[in-house]
Amino acid sequence: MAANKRPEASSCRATSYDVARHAGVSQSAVSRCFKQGASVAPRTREKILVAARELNYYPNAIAKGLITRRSNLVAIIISNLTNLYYPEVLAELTQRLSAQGIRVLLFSLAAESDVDEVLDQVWRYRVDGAIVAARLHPEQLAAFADRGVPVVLYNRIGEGVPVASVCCDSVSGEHALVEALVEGDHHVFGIIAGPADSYVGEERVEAARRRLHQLGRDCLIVRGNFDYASGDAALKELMRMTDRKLDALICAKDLMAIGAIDSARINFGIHVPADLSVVGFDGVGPATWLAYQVTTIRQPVRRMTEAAVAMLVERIERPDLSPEQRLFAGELLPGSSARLG
Amino acid sequence: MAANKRPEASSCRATSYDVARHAGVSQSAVSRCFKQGASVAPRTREKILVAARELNYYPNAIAKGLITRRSNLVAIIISNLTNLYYPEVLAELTQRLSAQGIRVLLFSLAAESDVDEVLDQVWRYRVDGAIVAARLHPEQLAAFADRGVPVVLYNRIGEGVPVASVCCDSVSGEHALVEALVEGDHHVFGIIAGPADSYVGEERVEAARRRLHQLGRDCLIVRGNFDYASGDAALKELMRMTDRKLDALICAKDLMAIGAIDSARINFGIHVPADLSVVGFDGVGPATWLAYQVTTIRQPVRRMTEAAVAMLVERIERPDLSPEQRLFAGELLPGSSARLG
DNA sequence: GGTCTCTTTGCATTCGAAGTCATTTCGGTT
DNA sequence: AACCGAAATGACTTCGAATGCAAAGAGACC
Repeated sequence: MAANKRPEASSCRATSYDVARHAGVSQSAVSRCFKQGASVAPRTREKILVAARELNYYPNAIAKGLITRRSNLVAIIISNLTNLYYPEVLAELTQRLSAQGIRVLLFSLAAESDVDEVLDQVWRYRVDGAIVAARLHPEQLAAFADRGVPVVLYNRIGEGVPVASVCCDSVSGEHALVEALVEGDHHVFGIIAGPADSYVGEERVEAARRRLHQLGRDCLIVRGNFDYASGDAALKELMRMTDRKLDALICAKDLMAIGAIDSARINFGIHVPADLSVVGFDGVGPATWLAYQVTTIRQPVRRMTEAAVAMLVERIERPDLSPEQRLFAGELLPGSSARLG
Repeated sequence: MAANKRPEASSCRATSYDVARHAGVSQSAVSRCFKQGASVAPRTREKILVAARELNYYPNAIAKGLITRRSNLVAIIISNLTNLYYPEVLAELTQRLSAQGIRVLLFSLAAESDVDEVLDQVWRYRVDGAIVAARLHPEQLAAFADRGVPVVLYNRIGEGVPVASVCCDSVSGEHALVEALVEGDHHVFGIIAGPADSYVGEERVEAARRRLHQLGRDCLIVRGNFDYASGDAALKELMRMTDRKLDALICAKDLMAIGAIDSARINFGIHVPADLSVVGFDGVGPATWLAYQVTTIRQPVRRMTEAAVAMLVERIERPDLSPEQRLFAGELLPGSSARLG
């Protein structure tokens, strides 16, 4: 036996054979001992556990994954980690998955176009499932289905393809904001949208625009890219366009709302909310800072991450489960960056 | 052969045997074809690649890891992901590791005490190395050494044990801040420290306190926990303690500096920097926002993450390399939250 | 004691790719 | 045509744990 050649396993990297020999049992016994629910006599189990401790044995998850065809790995694919909102989501997801005995393989995309490269690795590592907060083409989603790898999309839906997803309801959220603003007697509306290729961004803006229209209000739309600086820049642009008559501003993300608030106050001496009401979306940390107290829709992150993990785990157990979309309503945080009705 | 029983590999989960059969070659040939530098005739390689594409074959990284004893996985262990500073670090690390063909296994700790549980998983997955931004006991560090798993600590050093590490120089950074403040003619100094169990926090505070002492200034120290709310709370406490005579405030993190600035302005009507100078540390995004422009030390994140990955990769290739500490000087961002000399 | 059931145990095989080694192929040389 | 060396190829073994199956052991009961 190859195992016999080794100098009785130095503290590092003992195998189940080493433990077996040390405890005077077979390798199968060791294996069973670490698999709960298997039948091992208490005395044997004790012997084995002692031997394992002495040899510093930890079952090789790689080998286990090979034979069981379960890697216990889940891929988390996120486009822009730097986005102020995701760290919270990522931490929650990771911890919840951990609690289920699942490890996280993290993929962060520098550019959306890197997706294919990332997927290549996802296939190679035979992950049991994936949680995706990045834009995937229908073919890419189809690839998951082909391989029988369950996916749950986070804050986006499978465009055209049915996929399990967890989202915060942009439409009802924006409607609530718009209605409150309209009741607050605002007249010149501006919207700061996100980049055109962002799913949530477009959804939010479209919802706001529609509702404004229904309520007989027009609006001007400019694009940002979700970050602070683009909020500032967008506000400047709107000021030019509206000749400073703007009195309500709807931002697709809190960070842009904050940028716009700072810009209004500091670059234009505009009082928020006295002269200009600003609302955001997400409910990120800085939105509640004293200086801003942004009126916004807070995403129920805990419930959403919980749902995402639960849906994924379910689908890993039962791959035939049909796709399901779960839509969570956000909570309107009144804040003090807007005069509401 | 077992492989023969299968219905010629449905699009999912083809193995190298399936590809071999499909291309009319041996499994070894397929393996060689995917390992670069191996000798395969151009015509054979072509045949194999075509077959692989047709069967949708992706080499099983798990199986490969088992036989090569290289998982190509690196663990990133972070204590509090929610900390506003780390997303950037995490994104950089992940992308740099990706570029080296290494996958990231992410571990996020809810509480420091979870470390042992996490390490258990780290051993099981036979990671090739680890980047750690969490507090590890000497025994825990020793466990890495025992198992021959290289570690690089990020912004902390092995207390007592020599370990490879990458840090931003707290001492020189705080000295620069203190000196600038002293030259700016400040008299009543306050320090907002981090939690007592934070390595960087204590290091920064101690450096600031020492330098102030050397320059003949005393200071009051209160503790926060690195977040915005604790900056606010700490400022209130300092105001009580100093009877509002405080005119310079050194914060162990930007986020607390921001909390303190808001609190000073909004809760006390104190002008920053006219009446009170506030400095932070890190150079996180919000520090540069128009409303704050915090005077701070910016950590050279790109260089630091680059160094961390380089050091780790080096040690994975050559496990015998001796521990090395790399200390990067931060850059003083003047900002406008403090009157400097 | 003998029989029967239920629990433990070990043997042997399996997962999928990599690598060793022996064999074959092929181009070039004389 | 014979021969040589290098390149290409395939058979076989290996990594470490899980598991089906058969054998052994432990009680239970008559």
